[in-house]
Amino acid sequence: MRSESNTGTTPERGPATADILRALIVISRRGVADARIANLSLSMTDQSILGYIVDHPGCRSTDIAQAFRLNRSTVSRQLAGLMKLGVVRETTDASGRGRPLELTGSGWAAYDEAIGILQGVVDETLDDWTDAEVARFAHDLQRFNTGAAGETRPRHPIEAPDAPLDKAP
Amino acid sequence: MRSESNTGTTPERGPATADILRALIVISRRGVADARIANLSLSMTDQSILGYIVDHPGCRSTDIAQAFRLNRSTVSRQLAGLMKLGVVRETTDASGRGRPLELTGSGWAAYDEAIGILQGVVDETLDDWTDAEVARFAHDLQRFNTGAAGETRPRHPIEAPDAPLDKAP
DNA sequence: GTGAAGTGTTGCGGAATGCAACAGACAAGA
DNA sequence: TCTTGTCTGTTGCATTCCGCAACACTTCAC
Repeated sequence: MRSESNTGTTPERGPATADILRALIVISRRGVADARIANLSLSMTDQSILGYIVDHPGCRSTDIAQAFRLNRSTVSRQLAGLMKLGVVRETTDASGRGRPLELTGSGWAAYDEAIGILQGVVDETLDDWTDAEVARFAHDLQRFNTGAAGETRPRHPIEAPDAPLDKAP
Repeated sequence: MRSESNTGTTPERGPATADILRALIVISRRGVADARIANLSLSMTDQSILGYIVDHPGCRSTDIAQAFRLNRSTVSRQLAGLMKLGVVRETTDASGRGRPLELTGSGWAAYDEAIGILQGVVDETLDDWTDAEVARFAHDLQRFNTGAAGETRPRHPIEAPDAPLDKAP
């Protein structure tokens, strides 16, 4: 009994987007649990912050908070821990507001290690997919994410583009 | 361990699956934050538990814990809260081990309400997708999830099949 | 220079989670 | 039937993540 509270889309959309929502919920819940179980040196939260810095070099604490809809205090505390661990540091060129961030050498190492482990799980799941299907799925996911980025995009011009997506449709 | 259909993973696979992983991390983080912000009556955790009971009527506490890789104590506590709220109850027919669960009337109402709100966010994001693209994306996500279900499948015979997926290829 | 706005930090409390220990229920065998 | 082992659920305790509010510091605009 889904409530078909469709915005204005075609009648088809309701069930399909409901399925997408349910699937995303499962992915979220299962993903964080998987990351928790795999005994990584960094938590899922830390990992996502590192990932953001990788994608947006020179970003500041506030940018991370906006990207993940987190309170500034939360990011501040997480970053404090990461800097104490020596995986993140503030760049020297503090031109403008805030303090740009970047990964340290060990930061890259930790990031690559965690990504490698988690990617193993994903690879395993995608084992019986064709390359084309994988590429298409990756493309759709990135499209979904950039779309979901929404209005929070008042960013620095230095940063890398939000997603390198291309590949086949 | 997997069937050897594709294990060699062509050189393409690495980057693509890495993109998928990164996209999924972002989706997870952003999704839970979105759910937190939308002031739902139920938390994301509660919501996912309700969703599991919807998909697997008569399931027990342990089943939920296994599905989401959570500790039994965590699920126990969450369920205690949900039963106190009157959205979940134990079924009367306690044949066998454990105590089968089901949603109450207000449980269905709360579930539908939350799904409706969250679906609004998803619908908005998918605004400029064609129906076919949405359907394909939904299908890929469900395929990914069922594949990721993995080996944790020591299930009761009563329950509904793990996922109703079918639809278009 | 002064005021306004942006940025980061800290105190406080709440929610979610894991681990370990425990109690009750069920199943299989003597 | 009784006993023993296993499964299921619960509770105490600690930890992590998070938000809100208040604060200090910096940067910008006038």
